[in-house]
Amino acid sequence: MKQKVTLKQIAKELDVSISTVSKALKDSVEISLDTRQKVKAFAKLYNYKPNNIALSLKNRKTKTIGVIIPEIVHHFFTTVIGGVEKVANEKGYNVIICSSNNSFDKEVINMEMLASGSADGFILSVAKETQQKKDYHHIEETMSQGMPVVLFDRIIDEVVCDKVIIDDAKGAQTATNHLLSIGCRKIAILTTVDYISVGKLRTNGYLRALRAYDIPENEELILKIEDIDNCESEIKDFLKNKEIDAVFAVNELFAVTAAKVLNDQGKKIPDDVAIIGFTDGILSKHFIPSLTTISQHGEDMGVRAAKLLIDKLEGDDALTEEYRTVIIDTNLIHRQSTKKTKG
Amino acid sequence: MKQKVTLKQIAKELDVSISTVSKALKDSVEISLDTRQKVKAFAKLYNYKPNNIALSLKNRKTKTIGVIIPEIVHHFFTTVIGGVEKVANEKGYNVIICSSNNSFDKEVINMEMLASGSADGFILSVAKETQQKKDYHHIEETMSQGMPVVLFDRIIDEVVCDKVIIDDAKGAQTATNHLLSIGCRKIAILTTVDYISVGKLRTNGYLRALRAYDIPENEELILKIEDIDNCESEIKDFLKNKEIDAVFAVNELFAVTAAKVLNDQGKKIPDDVAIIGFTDGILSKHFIPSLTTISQHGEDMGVRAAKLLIDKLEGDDALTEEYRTVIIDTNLIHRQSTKKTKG
DNA sequence: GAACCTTACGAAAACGTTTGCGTGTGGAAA
DNA sequence: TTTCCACACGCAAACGTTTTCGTAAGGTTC
Repeated sequence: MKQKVTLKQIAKELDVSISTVSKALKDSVEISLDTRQKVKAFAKLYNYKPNNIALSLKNRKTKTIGVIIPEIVHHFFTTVIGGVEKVANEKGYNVIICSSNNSFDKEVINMEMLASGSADGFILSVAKETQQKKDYHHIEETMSQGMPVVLFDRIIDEVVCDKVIIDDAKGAQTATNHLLSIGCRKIAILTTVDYISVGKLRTNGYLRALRAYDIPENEELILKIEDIDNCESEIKDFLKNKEIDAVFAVNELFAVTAAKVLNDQGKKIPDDVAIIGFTDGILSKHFIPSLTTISQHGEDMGVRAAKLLIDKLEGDDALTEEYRTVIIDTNLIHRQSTKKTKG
Repeated sequence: MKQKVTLKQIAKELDVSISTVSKALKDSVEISLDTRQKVKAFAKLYNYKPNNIALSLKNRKTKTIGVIIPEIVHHFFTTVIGGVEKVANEKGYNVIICSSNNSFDKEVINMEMLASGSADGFILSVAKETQQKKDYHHIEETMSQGMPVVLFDRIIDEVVCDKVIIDDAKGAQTATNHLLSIGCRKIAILTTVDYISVGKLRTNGYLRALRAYDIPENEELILKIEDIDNCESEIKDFLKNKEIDAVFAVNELFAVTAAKVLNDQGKKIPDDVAIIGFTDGILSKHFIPSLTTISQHGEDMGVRAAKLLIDKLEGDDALTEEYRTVIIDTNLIHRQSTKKTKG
């Protein structure tokens, strides 16, 4: 079993110095054509590849982007990663992905691990627990050590850095408006507990849309779901004997679960109850009926986040003190769950 | 903006040598208690963390596992990653994930990139293109340089290394058997083109089950789908006017697409046509009716793959020459799409 | 006071690169 | 013959660690 070949070995074999080999491979004019060709031929033969680790150490940068997300088995986050990868690869960066599993501790550990030499900067969507604890020391610390951080989706207002978000409130408002415009008036919302930033924002957008139509806020129509894994029973209880003509769900899972529950109740979608979800995922697309939804453009978010980060990594210091927040447009994707078959 | 603090800086500040600092932090008895405490206090204050890159260079290992998968936005693969991460983190390893996007070239590039210093070993499911081209030099090369590789799911028989698979043929046979046992006799299969290893194996399992029931192979009931992104039209054409009582689909997408098409044709599931899919993903679970399926236990696969790899990485050389193939059990998950309502 | 032992620390090499600078050789100009 | 220059190459430092070995200072023993 061969080991990886190094400059030193080539040098020894060819009876020249290490620096000569290095320069020859870089086509330096310092080295005679003869030697250059010999070295290159030899290097090719032995499949020489410079050792990234040594380069990282020397250059004090790793050309690697650390991405930390709350869940890895999650359609939206993987689309974001897809976007990040695309840009990163174009620009010669590697991507390391870690999931925090929504645990504050794991987020901190992963971040510290990557921060101690493995990555030049971070793209991060914070864990549920982190939003709840409001402890952001790991992020602040990372930034104070000179590593830029870009927050996306689940961001933190208190932390000053680049951010990529969608206008959650506006998206929710658009969704609710659409329901109102097709005649719905008793619109329930399935949302998350308030400490999840995006959940709260979407709830606000929903309320804003209602106010514009002079519809008073009705606590009875708002369900804040705590345990996402067991949302079905909560939704079932909530929808029992409830007189509604539409449901706005802040994520895909809530939307399809609501659809199932309503289905079981014998309600027809969209005729009896219209449904709009959030996030254009695989579920909404393939469900029957397919679900109208607000698209979050995950890949776009990833692209923008990666660009922001790389700009900061490669930018001159002048740029360094400037933080940008990119807001990605959402848009409504019309599908069957809100088709207004005449009333 | 502070920079990361190094041993050298601490040494200078405390007016001792670098080696003293290093030893003190490791609680070496060589160093007096006094000095040890002083150094540790200082290190803590300045939040000293050893630089991973330097350690990697010194130790000639990165404590990082490279994972390369064909698609990142894919439920099954992300569950596998979840399993890998779990084991890796337990054992103090980092995980780098790259997607090949089913491109041979990107697979090669990613592999070479990670192989040149970023990872100690690989967990890999090969790209569609790679299976088609039958060019495995990058894998062979990586292994010949001393980096172990574990193949999973889409493996390559010709490459000798550790592997983690499910018994695709057996799983398919189980599925088909189940359809047969509930009385179905005209069972269509929606599968992939033959160069995709798992597709072919599953097709074989299907045929084997039929043979056991003395049902002759019927070309008319076999659809080999080339373009997975546009499977709907292919499936629609295929199912048009076809007399069948069951569909076995080799993946989730084919299964739900078939369900939709049948639905549009006015067929009832499971009464008119039963459906079984492969891979227990989010779609099968939430579809109405929920889909009976063969579970691939993705997370398990990840766990086993990671264990195999780490064993090899940490094992003494005696073990090195031995390659294992782990076969994960599949099992049938009964759901609504095959419930036999008396017939 | 010589020989020896502890204690506590420092020097240096090594991991694999890159790169600025120094230097020996040979030939050409003076 | 001397001086100078270009050419082709090597030396050494640097990145941040760990670890082996060496050693100075001080104390103990006879």
